Amino acid sequence: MKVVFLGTPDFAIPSLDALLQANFDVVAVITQPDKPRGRGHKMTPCAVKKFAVDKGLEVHSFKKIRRKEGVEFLKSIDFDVMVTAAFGQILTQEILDIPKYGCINVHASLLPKYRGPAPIQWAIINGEKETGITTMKTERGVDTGDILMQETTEIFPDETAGELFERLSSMGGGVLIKTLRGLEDNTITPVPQNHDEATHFPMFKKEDGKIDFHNKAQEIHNLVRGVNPWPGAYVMMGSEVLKVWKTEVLSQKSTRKPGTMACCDSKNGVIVNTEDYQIALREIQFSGKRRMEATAALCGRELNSSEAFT
RNA sequence: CGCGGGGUAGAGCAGUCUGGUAGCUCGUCGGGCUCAUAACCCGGAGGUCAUGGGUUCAAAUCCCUUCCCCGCAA
Repeated sequence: MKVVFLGTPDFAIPSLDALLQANFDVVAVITQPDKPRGRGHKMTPCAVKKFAVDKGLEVHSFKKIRRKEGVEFLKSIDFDVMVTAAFGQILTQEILDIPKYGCINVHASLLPKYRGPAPIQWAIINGEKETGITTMKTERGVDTGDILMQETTEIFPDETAGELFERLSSMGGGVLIKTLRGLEDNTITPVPQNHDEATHFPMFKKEDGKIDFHNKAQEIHNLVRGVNPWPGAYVMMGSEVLKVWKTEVLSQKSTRKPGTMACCDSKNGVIVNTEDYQIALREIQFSGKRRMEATAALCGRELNSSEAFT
């Protein structure tokens, strides 16, 4: 089968790689255009573009694929199926009608749950115990198409979004291949989603990473896991931002007001009171510094235990 | 040229402005106290102060080069 692949960030790479490994003919890769990124705002290609160029594939970038230029390009090449994985642009019906096997999307949740652009992070933040990969026919709605295949995986209690991201992205590659083979063999029956059970979660904002100690300790722990590595959880200490990378829920009930410290020394690290149980900040990062164990951070810096986080 | 912080002992930091013996907390090693200890007391080891050049009688400190790490913003 001749495939056109549309994807942009890291998540899509294992899917593209799986296509190559399985000897599909990837006739073109389409990504979002280069953008100024990082310190210094240098123009940098997205992860998929770097990978695809490295593999010697034909790469094209369109600011909006649905505009004439993009549509004409797709019509000008000969291919059977279009695959999208975290592409970041919405396709029009005109585009979806071009390939004969239609368009398949790889999504990192058990649809119809967790539609939207950040399913992995939100699943962790909401304390879900399991999630998975869904392949579906791409429709004009966002993540609403008929389900082709679905595989489930457990979410571990201390797993971060980054770790789950790794597992799901490689799982996505496997499910994608099985789906394509199934379509070729005609052994897959698309199943409509139960739209009544659908949930949709939005894109992540920086301030979604702010910890509110008025929540329960486990909820805070889930937030910290869910926003790691991006955008990262943080608390305010006066006017200074303290990033929090790793936490542990303790069995000790909170003794004082949420946000106050129960303890902060180089033996025990930083322990904070919440709405219910105390929570230990195990790995933290001061502005301009690298991330480090809380116990190490306190070797060179004293925190005033009477101060509270806000 | 987007804005900014930083590189000093195994870890985390102070010292830099105002040049003049390399410091602190933790860890580590040895000893002591103790029924005992992650607690306490005593002692020790461990540094080309990121890099290269310059100024100086003298540079972690002042001037310039290069490399690396990080926060914001995007």
